[in-house]
Amino acid sequence: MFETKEMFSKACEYGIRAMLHIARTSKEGTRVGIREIAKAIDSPEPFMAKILQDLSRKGLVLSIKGPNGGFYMDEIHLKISLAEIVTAIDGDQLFNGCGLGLKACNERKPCPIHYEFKAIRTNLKAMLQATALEDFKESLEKGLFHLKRG
Amino acid sequence: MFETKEMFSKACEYGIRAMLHIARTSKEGTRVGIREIAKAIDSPEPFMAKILQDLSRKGLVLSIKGPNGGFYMDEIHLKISLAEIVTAIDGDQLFNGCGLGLKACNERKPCPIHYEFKAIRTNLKAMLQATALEDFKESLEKGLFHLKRG
DNA sequence: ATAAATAAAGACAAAAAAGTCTTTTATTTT
DNA sequence: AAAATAAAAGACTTTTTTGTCTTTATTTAT
Repeated sequence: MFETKEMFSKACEYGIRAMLHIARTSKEGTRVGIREIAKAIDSPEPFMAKILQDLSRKGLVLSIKGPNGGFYMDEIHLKISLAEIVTAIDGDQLFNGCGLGLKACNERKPCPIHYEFKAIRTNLKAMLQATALEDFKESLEKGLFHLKRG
Repeated sequence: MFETKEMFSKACEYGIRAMLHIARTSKEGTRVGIREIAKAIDSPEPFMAKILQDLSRKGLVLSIKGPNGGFYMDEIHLKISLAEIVTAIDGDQLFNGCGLGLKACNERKPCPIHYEFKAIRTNLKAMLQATALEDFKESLEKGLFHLKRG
C-alpha cells in the first residue's frame, strides 16, 4: 500500500553524495561542474543543480560561474559534518522531532515512545555530527567506497 | 527550500498512535470505531480508515462491521511490536536500506557511511522490536502518555 | 425482513517531493 | 567587446503522499 520510506529524502541523499564527491575531487584550484558531479554519483542533473545551489546559498559549498567554474571546497568546508548537510536539506525534525509526530511531546507530556526514541535520535545525531567530509577524503580517493546508485 | 523530513511517514505515525489507542481501549468484547479513534488521536478520519483497513488486512488488528462493530485486539495482538507496525506501513528500508540510497551498497561494496549507519539502524530496529503494544497499555490507561497532536 | 450502524473498497482531490526545462547572470577566454 | 562556459533562478511537470468522498458489503437490532 505505502511501503519504502527511507531515513533521508532523495534530495538529502544526493546532497550528501555530491558533497562527498566534491570533497574527493577538491584540490587546490580544482572545481567540478554539475554535469560531472551528477554523472559521478548517478543523480538527475537538474535536480542535483537545485540541491547544490541551495547548499551553496547556505554556505556549505563554494562555487564560481564561467569557464573552469564549478563547485569546490576549502579546508574549512572539509570539516563540515554530515549532520550539517542533513539539517540544511531535511531540517532538524529527524534529530529533534517526536517519533509519533506530536508537537506537544516533551519531558512533561511525553508520547509513549518518547524516552526510547530520544536515545536513538541522540545517537544518530552524534554519529552524523562526529563524521566530517574529510574523514572520507582519503578512502574515497583510493576508491574504497562507491557513490553510485547501481 | 525542502525542510522537515521525519523518521516515519504520516501514515505510520497515525498507524502507531491508532494501534496504541486500540490497545488501550481493547478489553473483553470492547470495540472502537474509526470515528472515535480519529478523535482520540487527532487524525483525519478517512485517512485513518484507510490505514486501519490496511493494518486489518495484514492481520495486525481485528475488526468487525455493523452495530457495535469496530476495531479491537486480543492478547496476541497486544504482543505486536512497533517494528511490525512500522514495517507494515513504511516497509523495511528504514531498517535495512542504505543511508545514501545506494542499491548496491553492502559489506563488499560499502557506501562511505555504511558501518556507522548500520549500527544506528540495528539499534533503532532493536528498540522498536523490543517494544510491544502491551508495554504501554497500563500507562496509557493511567493517562501517563498522550496521543494527541497539539 | 427491514433499518441502522459500521468497516471495506475504490475513485477522486490536494499538497508535497522529485524531477525537468528555460532564461538570466557572472566569469573567462579570445 | 564578443563568444563561450557554467552556475543561479525560477517556472513548469510528474510522481508520491496525504487526505476526502461515495458507494458497497456486513452485521446487529428491531
